[in-house]
Amino acid sequence: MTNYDKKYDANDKYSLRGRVFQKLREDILNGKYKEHEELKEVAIGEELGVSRTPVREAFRQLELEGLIRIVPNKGAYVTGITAKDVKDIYMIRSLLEGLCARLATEKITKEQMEEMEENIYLADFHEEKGHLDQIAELDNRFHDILYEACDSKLLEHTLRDFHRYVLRVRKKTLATNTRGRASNEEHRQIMEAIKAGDAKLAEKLANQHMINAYDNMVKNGLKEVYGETTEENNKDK
Amino acid sequence: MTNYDKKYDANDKYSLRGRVFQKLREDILNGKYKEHEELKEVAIGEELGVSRTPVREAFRQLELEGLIRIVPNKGAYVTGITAKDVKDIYMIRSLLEGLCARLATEKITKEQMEEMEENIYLADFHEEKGHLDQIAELDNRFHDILYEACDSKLLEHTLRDFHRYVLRVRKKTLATNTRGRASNEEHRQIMEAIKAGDAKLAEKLANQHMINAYDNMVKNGLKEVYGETTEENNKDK
DNA sequence: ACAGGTATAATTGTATACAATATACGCGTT
DNA sequence: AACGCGTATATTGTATACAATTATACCTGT
Repeated sequence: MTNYDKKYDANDKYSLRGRVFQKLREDILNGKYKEHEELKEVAIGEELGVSRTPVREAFRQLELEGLIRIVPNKGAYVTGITAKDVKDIYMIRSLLEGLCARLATEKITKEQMEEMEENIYLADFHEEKGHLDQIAELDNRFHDILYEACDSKLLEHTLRDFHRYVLRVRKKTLATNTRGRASNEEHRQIMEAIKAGDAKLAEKLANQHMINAYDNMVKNGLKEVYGETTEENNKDK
Repeated sequence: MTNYDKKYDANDKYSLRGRVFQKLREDILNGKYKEHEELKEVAIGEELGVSRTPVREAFRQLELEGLIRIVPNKGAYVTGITAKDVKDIYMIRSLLEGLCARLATEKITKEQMEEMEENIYLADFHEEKGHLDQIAELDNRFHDILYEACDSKLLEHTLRDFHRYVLRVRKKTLATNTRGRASNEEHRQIMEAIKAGDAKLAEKLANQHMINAYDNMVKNGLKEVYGETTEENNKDK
């Protein structure tokens, strides 16, 4: 939603608040803090060697990123991602990634196109070798390039939000099966549609790419990991 | 993005931070603070009779709502909405309002359906009388009902964000011409499609509703008001 | 043993004091 | 007059002190 601008990112890595924010975000996404765990200002502050002030401000940001939830006068809790949330996000992303690919077809620069081709080439390589971390990283980057290429700050920012939001889930699935190869093949098709200037096709392929990613996730145990969260959430009505 | 929950809204109207946040949001949307205007912590604090602390926290929230932009060690500035931003938002909303209408077709409750019918009936009435404020209010409410009815916290929250974001612009257009009547007629068609259980049609109509709203906006002087903002934005590269 | 209530502790909310940074201005040099 | 430099000032960043609220533990009476 923000008029995102890397140059003046308020989550400045040189400010304490920015560092706390990034550290906490990473820790939540990596699962260091479990769902519904309470985050206490003083504890976090002491752990990072800062006072409560920057911690509190980081909390406010984390809340609007959807990673924690702040209950006034009570505390901050790591948000649970329900199976339904994941489904909703992929429904939304299916449409928006499609829009993004369509726009990118008109707007993509030569440099971005080249990085995209390189990305796919590299992903093939690491897929052969079974380098799971690199595959995940390249997958992230592929979508990032697409977001940048669509030339819409708002769409870019929105998609990044959702993308980051599902990282907690995705991390566990992309690495556990053969989806990596299929995913990269779909990336290639999207890339070629964009290269050929076929915006409609690029949109359609990107739509389907998300649907496939979600279907695969469901097949490979999303239920086990996140299926029960819904009920837990109900405890706070 | 947040797991939005009215009951424990962190923008608590009883906390100072919450009051500052809501006041500033309103003032920005109403145009009290112009685009690119700098908001100073002490000035705002004095005006509202609070210290800098709650003001700072409100700033962090406003930034993630996209209403201001914080430059580290420099200041907080009201974000400019460029003509392109508006265009992008309506493109995105076209897809998402469509998705929302499609989902609502399956999920809408009896009460929500009734309020929707009442909404359209009332809007007709006020349209006849030329009550512009009520028309705008009912238009907002129609979309809110739809957001609630789709039964997706994430989609609801995302759409609300975008909707609020364009309020600054929309306020100036809905009131100035005959779009009110056409808009309400489109609402009626969407409502009837949902009532008839035709999800595909509801989606299509909601898509088109957004496109029409945008086209109308362009025809009626969006350029004059927001067309030049793009260049101004470039001053901070 | 248990219910209720009160005191106590823990935690968040707010204000203020202090530090770091950026901006503006003046002064001197060239 | 233009430029560089340093100091003064304003503004944001952070820490700490204090207030308000909520949670916990303990005590008391039945």
